[in-house]
Amino acid sequence: MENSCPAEGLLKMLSGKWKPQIFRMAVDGPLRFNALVRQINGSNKQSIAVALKEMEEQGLLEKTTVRLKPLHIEYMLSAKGKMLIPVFHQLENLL
Amino acid sequence: MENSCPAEGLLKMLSGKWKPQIFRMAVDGPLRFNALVRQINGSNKQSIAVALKEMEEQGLLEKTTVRLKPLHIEYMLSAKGKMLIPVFHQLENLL
DNA sequence: ACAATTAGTCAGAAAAACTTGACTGGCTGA
DNA sequence: TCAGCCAGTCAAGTTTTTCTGACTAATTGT
Repeated sequence: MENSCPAEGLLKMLSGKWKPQIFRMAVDGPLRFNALVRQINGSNKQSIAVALKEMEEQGLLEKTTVRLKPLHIEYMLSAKGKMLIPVFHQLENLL
Repeated sequence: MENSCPAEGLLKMLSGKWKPQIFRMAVDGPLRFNALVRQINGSNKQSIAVALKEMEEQGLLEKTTVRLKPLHIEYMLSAKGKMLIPVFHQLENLL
């Protein structure tokens, strides 16, 4: 049960078919479930639900109920999630 | 077929059960097939072979035949692979 | 000559990830 | 009251990834 590669855990948090896109979109502002499913081309409810749940469990996203107008739920980057932003930018600038 | 997330491609290059560890070890020096399989606890020939081949195809690793004593093959980071080192360090320092 | 080490490949099985479609239940506007 | 949006869940099926064990074939040490 050793790891020997500290980056592995962080990498795993963003691995999967939809997580990178979800993370990228979360950088730009709060997310809503149905909107995500509609915006992420080729995705589906179930996969997005699982990705959101895992990212929340890993502490990348935070879930809030917004008691307003249509009464909805928002997912946004946590402090931990925000720490990954510079890494993301660095990856983008590598191209 | 859009992407909308430039970091996705880079992330995918290091995704998979063994690639992060292989990359990490490549930072420390050239790798050899059988040694990798022995050192990476829980791995197997086939998976390591596939990971190495893909990482080579993606241009992260370079393969060289070393015509010496036991006549063996070495995998080492390419220029492209080396560009990822700072990202890796940043991920490590995030813990 | 024989055994071990090198670096693999192959087929098939098992496990993990992803998709589909149906369904739930609260809330809101007409 | 009825339709539609919200945020999901569930079971089943498909696809992708990973693992196992057997095998190849050149090179090297004794």
